[in-house]
Amino acid sequence: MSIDRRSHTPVYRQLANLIREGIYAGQYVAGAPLPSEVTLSQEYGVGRDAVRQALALLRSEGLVSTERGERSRVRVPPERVSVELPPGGRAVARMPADPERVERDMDEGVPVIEVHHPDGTTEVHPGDKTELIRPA
Amino acid sequence: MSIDRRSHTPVYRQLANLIREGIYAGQYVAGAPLPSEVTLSQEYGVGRDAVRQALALLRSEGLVSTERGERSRVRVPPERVSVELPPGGRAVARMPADPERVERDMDEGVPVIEVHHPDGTTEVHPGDKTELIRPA
DNA sequence: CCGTATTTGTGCGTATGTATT
DNA sequence: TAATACATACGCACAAATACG
Repeated sequence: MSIDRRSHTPVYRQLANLIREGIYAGQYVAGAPLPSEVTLSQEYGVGRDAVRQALALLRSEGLVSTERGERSRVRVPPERVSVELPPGGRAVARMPADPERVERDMDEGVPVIEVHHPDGTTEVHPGDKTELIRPA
Repeated sequence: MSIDRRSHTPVYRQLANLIREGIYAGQYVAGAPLPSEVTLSQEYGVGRDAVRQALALLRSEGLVSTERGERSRVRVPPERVSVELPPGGRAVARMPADPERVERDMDEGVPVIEVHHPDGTTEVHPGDKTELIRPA
């Protein structure tokens, strides 16, 4: 499997697919750093811009995280804490605005869960560390 | 309010904040197109690249949607359909992978809600059109 | 129906800044 | 200190899709 220049699918999306499959297949281990952007661009024969777009796409999916000066890492799914949806309660999922995401110290590509109680109060939980439950 | 070059906050993030506030304030109407990328770059005195990064950020938040050849539009929040979280059921929220998102015909910046039933089956719902409920 | 203009998408190049190693 | 690596920012060119006369 490699990059097809004649495909209508953009190079960066093809590359993202390849890396994503590599993550699913265990070729890229959770918690371990990916090759550097320059290395990836050489290995796959694409421009660095395509690599950066691919990584940005994977970040927006919550699959990898990137910090300045370090190579991107495969994200390790954190433990989930169970939160009960109360009787008469409602819950929705949405993406946080950037300032809110930074404020809550959340990674990119992670949604928030809003739990609305019957009394009108609302709780916001990070989507990657939360599991909504309803007791049997 | 405008772009501060001396700020440590990147230009594209400042611009995203300005546009986001403009959306919240009603300056940019839901469903209506934003100014074109070139127009925005001229109005705010920044490069087109900064504009595109700002719009990409807003897309990842589900605030705007962009289609080729058209100006970006302020997303209109769709109606939500209520889905009951069954007794003994669990639910999590996550971002769909790009192919999955395309397959489900979902906009960028929209999470999915996975409802796991006690019998082991799973339903996947689009996060922008779904509201999880538990009857009182 | 057909060109033309507009607009976004992609790709590449260059330079500089900032953080880590 | 130096090297490496990612982040930001600007520019240009062309492709592809849409909108419009």
